[in-house]
Amino acid sequence: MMEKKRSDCPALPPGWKKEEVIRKSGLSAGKSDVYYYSPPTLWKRDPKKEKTVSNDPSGKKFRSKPQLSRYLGNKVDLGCFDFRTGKMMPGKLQKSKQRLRHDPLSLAKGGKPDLNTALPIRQTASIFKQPVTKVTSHPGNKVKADLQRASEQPRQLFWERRLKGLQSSDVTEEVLRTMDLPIGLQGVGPDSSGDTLLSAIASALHMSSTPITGQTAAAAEKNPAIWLNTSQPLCRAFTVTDEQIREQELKVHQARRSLEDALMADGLARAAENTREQLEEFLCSPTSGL
DNA sequence: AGATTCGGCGT
DNA sequence: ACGCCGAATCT
Repeated sequence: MMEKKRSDCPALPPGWKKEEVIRKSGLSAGKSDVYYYSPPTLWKRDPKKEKTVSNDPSGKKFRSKPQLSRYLGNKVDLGCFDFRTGKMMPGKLQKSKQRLRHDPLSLAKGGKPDLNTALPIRQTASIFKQPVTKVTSHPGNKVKADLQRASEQPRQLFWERRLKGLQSSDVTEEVLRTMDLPIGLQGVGPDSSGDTLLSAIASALHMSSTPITGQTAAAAEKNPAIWLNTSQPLCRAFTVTDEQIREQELKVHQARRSLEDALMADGLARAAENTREQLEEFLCSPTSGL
């Protein structure tokens, strides 16, 4: 092992380490690569014995900002984080090319939506470098003892609009498929177009650990800017019937069946390929007597 | 297999 | 010029 000088990185949550490795040879000798390592997870069995468990993502290595950003999700706004130096650089806003200016609709066809951007985080530069908890104890006040991490950062209202035009596609940019939502799911606020609504709900399901109910406050209909529940997607409150659940179960079963079939077929194909190669190998070998 | 390292594409 | 990530190489 090379002397690894992993240093703490104050701009990231506690436990994250930064490492810089100088390239020793080749055309790029002298240049360096920067890596980050996620904090080890401590699992407590007995409060007195802490143990590091091996099969968790502890100490995972990160080699680019997008990769780091994907992992941290909305936990940390990396908007002004400089990967190379490991510091927050105020005044380094998103460098999206003055899009939206000319043709807001071009988003849907030509330009791809920002995949760099973690979804529900504010895009504006925060006046705070990091989430801050101000601890002032007054008699009778309860102060959160746990300075862990402000679990919820401010969210941009209507951030879902940035999901407009997001579609799944394969490597050749072919759009793979679109999905239809049940009528009965309706958007709230500006831009209630269907695809945005779908993206918003999918994101909500993906990112939230609490139930997705949609906007339950009736007032949100009239004045979303005030009454919006920012922890719910821009969607009217909806109900899911038992019938719909059964339909969905059926779909999942069918999907699992076809996946099973595909895997089976693939396995057979591989097996056949292997035996064919072995046969050829044998036929060409001196021991075959041919 | 996983970690390390450099090349080289895209911007 | 540099960020990012594929893949050759090393252990």
